[in-house]
Amino acid sequence: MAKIHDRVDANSDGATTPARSLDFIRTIVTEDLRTNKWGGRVQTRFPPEPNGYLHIGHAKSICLNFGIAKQFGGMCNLRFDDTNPTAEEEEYVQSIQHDVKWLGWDWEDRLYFASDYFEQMYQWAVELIKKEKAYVCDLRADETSQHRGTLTKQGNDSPYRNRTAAENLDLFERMRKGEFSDGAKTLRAKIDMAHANMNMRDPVMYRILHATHHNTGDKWCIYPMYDWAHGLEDSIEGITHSICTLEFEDHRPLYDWFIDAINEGRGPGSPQGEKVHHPQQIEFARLELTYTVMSKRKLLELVKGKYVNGWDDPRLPTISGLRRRGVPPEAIREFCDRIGVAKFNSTIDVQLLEHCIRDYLNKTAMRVMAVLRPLKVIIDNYPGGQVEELDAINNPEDASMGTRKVPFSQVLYIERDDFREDPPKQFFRLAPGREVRLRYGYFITCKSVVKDPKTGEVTELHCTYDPATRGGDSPDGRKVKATLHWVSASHAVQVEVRLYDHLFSKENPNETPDGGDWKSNLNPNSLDSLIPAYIEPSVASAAPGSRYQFERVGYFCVDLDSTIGKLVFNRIVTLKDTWAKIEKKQG
RNA sequence: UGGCCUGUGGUGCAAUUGGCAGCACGUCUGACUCUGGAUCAGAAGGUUCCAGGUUCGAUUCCUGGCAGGCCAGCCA
Repeated sequence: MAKIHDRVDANSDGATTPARSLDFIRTIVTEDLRTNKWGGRVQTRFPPEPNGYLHIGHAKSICLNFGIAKQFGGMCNLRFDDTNPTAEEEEYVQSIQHDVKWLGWDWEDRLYFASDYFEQMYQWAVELIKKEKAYVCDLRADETSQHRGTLTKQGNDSPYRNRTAAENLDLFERMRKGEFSDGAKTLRAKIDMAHANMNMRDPVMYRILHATHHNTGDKWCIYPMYDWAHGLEDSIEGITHSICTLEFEDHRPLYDWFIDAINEGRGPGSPQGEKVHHPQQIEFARLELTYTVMSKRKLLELVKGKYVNGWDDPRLPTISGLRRRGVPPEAIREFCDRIGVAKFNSTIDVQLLEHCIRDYLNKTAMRVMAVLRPLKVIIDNYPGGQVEELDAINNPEDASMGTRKVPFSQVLYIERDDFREDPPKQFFRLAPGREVRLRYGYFITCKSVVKDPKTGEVTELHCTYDPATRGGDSPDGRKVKATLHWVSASHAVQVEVRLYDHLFSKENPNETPDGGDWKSNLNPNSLDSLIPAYIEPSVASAAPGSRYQFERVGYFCVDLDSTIGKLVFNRIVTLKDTWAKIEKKQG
């Protein structure tokens, strides 16, 4: 038996990447295929509850489920696990579908809702009652909790545990009809109140909720609990591998118990019918990332508390936030591929995500020159009214992206950071008396510095250029240590640039001085808006969503807030900055 | 005096099922360069949680510890 060493990646280029060993889930799938456990089928599902926006942690699960299906010739369903009408909304149903699609996955015609299975689930519940495996309990929520016991003390049986099947059938039917108020009764599985696994202490299967459901409206007033519903949903859809996160590990015995309970008495020739499909639940560790939070509750708090500007705030790890920031879906998929799948609770360094983003954008993003913090440069010996159109390469990694023209004239802007009146060691850029190259332009030498007499701030530089260096090459072969980006002052387009940094200033935002709130770790400088910044005219009519590399600065994306004549750019990620590192070390 | 799961360089994952512990990100050197980008070459970094045991040989198997995660919703 040959172990599978090659796998096909979901990369857009369709290339087969070299062997990466199989993670433990793919190992299980491979083995199941080998033993023909499921008749050659691989059927997975992504089962979100529509009660919030998806985040990059969900992307891990999405890529896992859809990725495995794709890799092994199976299928993956999108299924909304909508069993709690009090938390769920249509808005989330829409956003989730949008996000999964945007990430590049396709559920084809397999869009399902748990709520579409409610009638079947009800019928199975009736069967369990008949088998005396479920009963209607009149205990209130707090009483149920009292009876449950604790982690170290066993629970006590409900006084309603021994009702007859006939009585339970009647009561359950009346629960459905709406004869009882919210919380008055539940349907519970009759398992073992002394079980060491709390989940097995007669878990609630149905609760009464007189609430309008986004999908079924007012048809139901009893709703199935997760444990009862989830395995049945999987069973109905013929799921082979039901992949979920670690916290469901000790729900697995219950997952199995419910399906086994339905199957008891079923089989070939049985009046009850054939056995129902019994999928295998497999649990993996959810994704955590440094410098951010991933819990739905905390994300919701940040949005509702206006700590950020909505679910798609580019600082959020939500899919919509990443999308708005400009992160390409291909980079997210690559990231999910690289982080692996295991059962250990770990936190991935956000730098890996950033690496994946740079890696993709380096190959695909058009290069452009933009000056974020402008400093005026006047080329004293350049003819006043002259304008030259200089050739610039759109992407040195991809010649097919061609070239463009960039206007050059006497008055330019360069980056403030690219000039130092008193340059420190290893600072290669412009300084008084020093010569540097303007990218695709000319060599220039700084001749004098003009300052604001009051503040001492440098307001403009006077330079000279060497006409022989047009295009950036020196015929005499002399070298310069730096190449600066620039824009022509009279041609540049004024834009807004939003610089984003980590949302939190601590690697682990949950780490607080005792009693402290996690929100005290919010980074006060996570958003810096630069107005005006100047960009070369070639991008004047760029459409929202377009991504560029601003040479020597970083990758940027045209924001949704942009209007005609007023472009807004989001910084997706910086370029690696060696000088910043040196400077930091120098203090 | 509960149950289940997990411990491998800084971080995240591997190790052909018992054979000299590898890869990626990060870090540090150097080369090259019209982006201090990209690329290339190289380096540092491990008591594989600990202690016993089995074995010629243990990250892998056994026993016992220790540490961390999850579980007491009519949430998922």
